Amino acid sequence: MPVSIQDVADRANVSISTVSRVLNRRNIVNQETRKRVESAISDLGYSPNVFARGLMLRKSHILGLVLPDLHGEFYSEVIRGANLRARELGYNLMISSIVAKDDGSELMAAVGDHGLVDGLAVMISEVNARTRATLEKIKIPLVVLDGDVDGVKHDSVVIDQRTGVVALLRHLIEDCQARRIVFVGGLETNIDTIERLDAYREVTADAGIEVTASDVHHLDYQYDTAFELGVKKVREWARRRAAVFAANDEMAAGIIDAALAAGLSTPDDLPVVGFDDTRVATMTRPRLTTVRVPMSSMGAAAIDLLCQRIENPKRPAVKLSLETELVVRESCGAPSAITS
Amino acid sequence: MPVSIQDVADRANVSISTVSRVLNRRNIVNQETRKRVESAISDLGYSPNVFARGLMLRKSHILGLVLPDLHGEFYSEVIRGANLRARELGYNLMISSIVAKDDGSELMAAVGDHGLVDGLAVMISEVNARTRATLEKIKIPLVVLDGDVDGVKHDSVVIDQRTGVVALLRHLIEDCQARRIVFVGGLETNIDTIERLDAYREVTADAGIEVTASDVHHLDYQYDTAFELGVKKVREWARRRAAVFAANDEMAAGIIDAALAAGLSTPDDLPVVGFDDTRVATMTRPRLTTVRVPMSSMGAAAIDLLCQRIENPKRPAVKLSLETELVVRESCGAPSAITS
DNA sequence: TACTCCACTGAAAGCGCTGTCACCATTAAA
DNA sequence: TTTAATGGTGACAGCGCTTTCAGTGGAGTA
Repeated sequence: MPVSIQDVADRANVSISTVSRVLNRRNIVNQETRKRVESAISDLGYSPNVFARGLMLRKSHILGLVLPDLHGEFYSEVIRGANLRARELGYNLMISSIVAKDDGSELMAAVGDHGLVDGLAVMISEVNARTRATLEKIKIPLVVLDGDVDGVKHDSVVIDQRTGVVALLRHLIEDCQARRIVFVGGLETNIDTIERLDAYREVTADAGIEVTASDVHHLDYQYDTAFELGVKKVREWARRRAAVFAANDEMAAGIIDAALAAGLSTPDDLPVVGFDDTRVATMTRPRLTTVRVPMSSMGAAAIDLLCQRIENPKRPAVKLSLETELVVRESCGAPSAITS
Repeated sequence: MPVSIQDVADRANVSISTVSRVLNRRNIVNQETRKRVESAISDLGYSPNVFARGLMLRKSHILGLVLPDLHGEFYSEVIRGANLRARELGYNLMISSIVAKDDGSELMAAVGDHGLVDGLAVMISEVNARTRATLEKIKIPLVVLDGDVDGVKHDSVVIDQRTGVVALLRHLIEDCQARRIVFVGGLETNIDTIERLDAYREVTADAGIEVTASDVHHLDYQYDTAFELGVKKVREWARRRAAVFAANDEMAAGIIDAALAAGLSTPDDLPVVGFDDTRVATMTRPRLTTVRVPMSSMGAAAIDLLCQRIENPKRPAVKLSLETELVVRESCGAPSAITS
């Protein structure tokens, strides 16, 4: 059933070598011969066998993308960006998900098909010794997304969260007169939470804002848990004239709703800001002041880096940092909120 | 660098045939020999070359998933479901996106890599002659998602939207006393819109509710356009004591906000219901009464069907219909809204 | 003893492709 | 006229694997 290069060769009265040459646009093939071969190809609807080709060239034109879970807008946007760019560059995309708190075994399994993919983009939300060890075993072009794993030489795409947090909190402090800021983050081991918390501590310290242990909360990035926390805390926070910096929009939404449930209003009684600028950021009332994270660009950048390395394996490792953007809406209580 | 079957054979002092037999668990290999081979394999960290294997077996263990665009929760959930199930069944997933209103050329391109994938799950939101023709050309196991393409013999996974719409509108009519229902859908050519509109006409007819041409609107499934339409129409709708059935949650949210902007409230002045039960359904105030669509199950089911057909190509085509579920919240104005 | 049978193993033939090499006309250069 | 260069082509050796077929040696049977 499948038509092979031999069939094409027979129909065009040439050898398979010539067909191969036409296919690969190399060496010189006579105009007429090429025409004959080309029409034979289209007549037969021939397309080269991927495996035979891969066997010879040791290239599959498949890129792997490994993500922790596949929930939510963040991941789907990364996939979208990666997919589009991969297509542009003539690659296919293979997706695998691993659980967020992976001990390395899932990562290993997902990565198992070395030799199938020409390169691998891996996003790890928690870096530990196991994942590190697994990454080191990977011998094909590798890009680490949203996390720089020390001790492993590889390309990486990170988001410049620090700048985003700084802009966001400065806005809260300078434009919204916040004198106290509560931090609501994800798990303490989460890579994004760590970065955002660091930046938070830095900005507050700079501004002379006191941060006590009870000002820092570690949840799980979900609306519900943030809501629960909020139910217990919003009155106290409001009393202390604090603003809330949630490390993602979902949690910010949970806090806003908890405040509302407690009879408080945002931003008057309790300013709240989020992070990521996902769909929920414009669904809350008031809408969220947040930081836009270039999610799909991240996917695209990863693919770019991967392809560059495939073409030039010797190139020194690159760390690409993507800009974020402060998006001011109403939840922060800024006097002149910019509509966006 | 890459270790081949020959290396393993050398190290275990056997022929490559024996190694292959150990690998494929077939024929009988002596216990001791097998042990030797197995330890050679793990010593060398050998794993068979995917291409050589594919070349022989004509199987890649890769499944393709082609989706229209990759925006939004719907698609990411489908991917998630498909990915998980594929993993369970020992397959890899390759993703491609095509534009929603594809003329068939993108689909063809996405599908071009026949021979790479063992099977293909395709979701088409608009069926036309071109896409139909393209689908007919596909000679590998094929599952069509969310749309039955007549004239093409294939497996399909559909959502029983009709039942969902019936339950939703009956609820609106019987429990919420709606005497008039406005339909806001996607493009007229959109496959989901067509089904939902059909069911809408049926239910309204059954209930003796009059539907004029101006009661049916075709937008694009986006919040913004629904909001714009709402701005122009909500007063009129409210005056006529109509309820709004939006064909997805995003548009329902847009209408609710338009009503609010016009000084009207949902559900008192204008009941609104949505469809899909995505994240936004619980972000609106009031929260949306809507129909839950099993998005990730859809992806999983597609993979199931694909694998079944790969195992048994002769099996007659199957059409799998997935159940939806009415989710009653507050936007419909039901007297006793069930919290969900 | 001679034969068959059986458990096990190796040699070798491809799978469909790419790439090297040799070859054959021509034509240009010596 | 001989030699070399050049455009164009085919033969063929793999790539790493699976699978068929043909042993091989020892146990069982006549």
